[in-house]
Amino acid sequence: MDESGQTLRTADPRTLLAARGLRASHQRLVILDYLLKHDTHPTVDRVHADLSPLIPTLSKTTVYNTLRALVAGGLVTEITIGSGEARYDVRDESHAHLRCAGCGGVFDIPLRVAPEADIPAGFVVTDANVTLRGFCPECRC
Amino acid sequence: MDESGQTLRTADPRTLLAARGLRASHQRLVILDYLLKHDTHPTVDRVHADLSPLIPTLSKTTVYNTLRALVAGGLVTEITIGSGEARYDVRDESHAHLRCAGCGGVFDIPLRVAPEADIPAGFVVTDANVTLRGFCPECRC
DNA sequence: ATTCTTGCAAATCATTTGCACTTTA
DNA sequence: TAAAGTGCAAATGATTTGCAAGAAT
Repeated sequence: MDESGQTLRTADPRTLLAARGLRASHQRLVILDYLLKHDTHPTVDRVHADLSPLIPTLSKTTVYNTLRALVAGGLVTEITIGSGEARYDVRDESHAHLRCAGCGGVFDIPLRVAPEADIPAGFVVTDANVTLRGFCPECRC
Repeated sequence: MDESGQTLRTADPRTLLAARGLRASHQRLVILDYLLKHDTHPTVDRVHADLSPLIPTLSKTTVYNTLRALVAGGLVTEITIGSGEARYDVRDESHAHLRCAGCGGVFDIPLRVAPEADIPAGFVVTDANVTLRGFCPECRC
């Protein structure tokens, strides 16, 4: 839920950007809209490839810039499982990510219990990420 | 604990390597010994810089190769928090890592409860990693 | 009108690879 | 001595940066 009491996925991109002091450029609106509608942990390349048909001039630099801005604004989470490229996710209820050691795919795993870390005094936690490695049903032998 | 019932930190590097079918080259022994004695989540550069005085000819390629072998052998865990370089850890009791958004440091956070994910049928989990982001005591305002 | 965003090209940085040489078992 | 490890130099791949032109408030 964001400030308005709406869940991110159903909120209006324009409103979401405005609330974070981010200008609503055409590129940002399209990229944010794309992320809101796809929960596929896309990489920068994936976002760029999928949106190029809609915005033929879209540069990878802009995808990088926009995703950085969205992460800074708290709308999006960056996950970096193992080596390779970063993946991006609309900030959602807490869940874990499982990277398949076979196909490299990333899957959402619901979290039964929020990870309860014993935070030492003085530390402030702003964001948590649980990463699992293993095999998806197709890839285990 | 490894097979011998010893905790990794106190085990003999030579024995640990042999048990994984890894040859005990001088470089590997020194690198593994270093990791066993330091729980500082070193980067490849850190390992290389710290061990160059001991092995002046040590190449970064060998550090990469060795760490990859140790990870494959299950002796070491690779953690990739946010952007930047990978960090390496002797496999230990489960704990979380907190990356400080201020200084970039990585701190161990004990886990009170192991993260209990609701693993869907068919998935096999081989490794788990909990990453927290936030601020360390020095960096929060 | 001013400030922020875009996008190209070039730069950077971590990591990998090809390959001849050395070491380990 | 056969198989594996080392290390140099070059290649790769993701991400960042400099900067001039264009768009948003």
